[in-house]
Amino acid sequence: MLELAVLGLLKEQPLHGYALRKLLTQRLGAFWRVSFGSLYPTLRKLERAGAVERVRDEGGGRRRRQVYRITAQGEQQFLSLLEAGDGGGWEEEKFPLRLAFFRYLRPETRIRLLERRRAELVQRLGDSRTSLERAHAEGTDGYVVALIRHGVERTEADVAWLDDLIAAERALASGGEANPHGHTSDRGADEPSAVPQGLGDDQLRGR
DNA sequence: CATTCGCTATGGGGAAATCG
DNA sequence: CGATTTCCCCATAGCGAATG
Repeated sequence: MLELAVLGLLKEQPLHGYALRKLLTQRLGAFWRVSFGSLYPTLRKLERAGAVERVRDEGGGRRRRQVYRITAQGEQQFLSLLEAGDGGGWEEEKFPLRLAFFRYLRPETRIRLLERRRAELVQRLGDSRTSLERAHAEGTDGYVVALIRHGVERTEADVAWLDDLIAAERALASGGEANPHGHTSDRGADEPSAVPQGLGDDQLRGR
């Protein structure tokens, strides 16, 4: 999943390892910390996969710097990683990362991903509520019950948050340019060139 | 049948090594 | 000397075997 973050930043501009890490920390540091020890292996992996290419930086730097640039193939990989359902259990950590690059997706795709995420949470909410009831019924330790209840409440809040995002996204989709495709034809509709505007600050802030 | 154990692959961090 | 890269060790997840 580091790959997604790296590709996302390189998509904006070619960077060398050191700068990449700085930017990574700056942009995603809130929920994601990256060290060189993981960054460089990732870059090498991406390079081997042809998603990224190395160019010499001829700037007047002190030392030859390896500048990494995303390739067309990398752009594709980025989008598919961004959209990928790959369902894995660690979706949990990947979602915030995805959201950080949401602006590269089309509104339909964003809505689809938000709704998928919402569905996951609703599913979990059901499970949590069930275990909360069971815990009550069985007279489970009060602290444990509190913990479970906290989980339920947090998930409820997350669902509400997603509802807001989805609503705002819908408003944007219908308000903005007319959507050429009435419905999403699920596969690979996103082109690198198609970089629609995301939600504005006023829509995302404070609510 | 359910649970625990043990092994392996993977990924990440810290720090040493390198180079202009 | 300081910026950049690479190396090495450790933690964790996943998976199959073993055990009660």
